[in-house]
Amino acid sequence: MITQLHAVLREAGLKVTAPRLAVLAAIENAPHAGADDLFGAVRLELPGTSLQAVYGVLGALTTAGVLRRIEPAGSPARYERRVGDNHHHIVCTTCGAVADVDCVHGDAPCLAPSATNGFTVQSAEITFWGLCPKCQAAAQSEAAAASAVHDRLSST
Amino acid sequence: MITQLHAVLREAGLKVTAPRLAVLAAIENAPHAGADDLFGAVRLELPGTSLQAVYGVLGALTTAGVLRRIEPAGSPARYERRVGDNHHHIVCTTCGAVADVDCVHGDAPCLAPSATNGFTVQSAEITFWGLCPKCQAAAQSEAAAASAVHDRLSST
DNA sequence: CACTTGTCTTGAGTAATTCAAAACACCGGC
DNA sequence: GCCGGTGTTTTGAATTACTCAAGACAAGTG
Repeated sequence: MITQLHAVLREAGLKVTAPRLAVLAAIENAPHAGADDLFGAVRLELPGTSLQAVYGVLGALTTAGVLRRIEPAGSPARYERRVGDNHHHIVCTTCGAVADVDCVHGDAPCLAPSATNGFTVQSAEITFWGLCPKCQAAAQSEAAAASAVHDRLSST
Repeated sequence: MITQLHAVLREAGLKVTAPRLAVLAAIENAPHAGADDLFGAVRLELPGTSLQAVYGVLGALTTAGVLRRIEPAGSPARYERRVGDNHHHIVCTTCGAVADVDCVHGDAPCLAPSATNGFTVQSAEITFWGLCPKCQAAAQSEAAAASAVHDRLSST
């Protein structure tokens, strides 16, 4: 597997270094991870690595097209290996968790807005906002607790 | 017109204050402006206003549903008055300019992704990326200049 | 194996935003 | 029209995510 990651880097025309392999390995285990998360993961294997190195690696891999950088509102930047296909993201409004979503329409329709105010459209990006399964459960049990309190209060 | 803005605030259940009126007035003149731009505009009319007051006003108005906050990747947060309708944005990849775009599909289709990984979808947000008219022109004249240089070099 | 080029470490700096506490102002009631 | 409570604004500081720069170091070419 290390050899595979090695190949990924070479094919992108990049030098193969330990921090780069570590970042790639970390991202396999944690898709949509942020720089800080990856830094934590990389440190476990390569304790000497600096945060700036991680930023450098992420920048280089993103420029080379190996990684895609996504930046949901209110959340630090996240990175993913899936590049070159048309997929979008759903972000949890409560905890910020991210999951992949394939576009319902394939890709064409969303790339053709009606009026562009003179802009040339290069790409379209869709972000869905909602609740992840975990936060749905948390919201439900919280609602249950609240209504229990309400019952108690209104019965006095 | 000041009375109109006044009414906007009262109807949202908010106290009417000079900074709030000034921010609302500024946003009428500059839709999609960021906190810093608005701070600059507000200062012209209300020199004593602090940047934190502007952040406070923007936060309060956003929570009250009077403003919408948009946060394109790589750009500070921007605010707009158009709320409650289904429209999206196109952002210039070069200068960050933002324009409104009405969704081709109305609103329904983009709200129904095929597989949501267990997430509950609350809303969908589409960001188009492209070049604004100004940057298209700049890119063209730069390309022309580059090819002129190329001509000169290749003719030697 | 040496050399070149690009990468990583170390250290500092920046932009956008948030937090906290005290002074102040809006506005409903008197 | 004035007063008081509540919410807003000011002042000042802190935080987060990220970028910049310079020198030490390592990957890969020949």
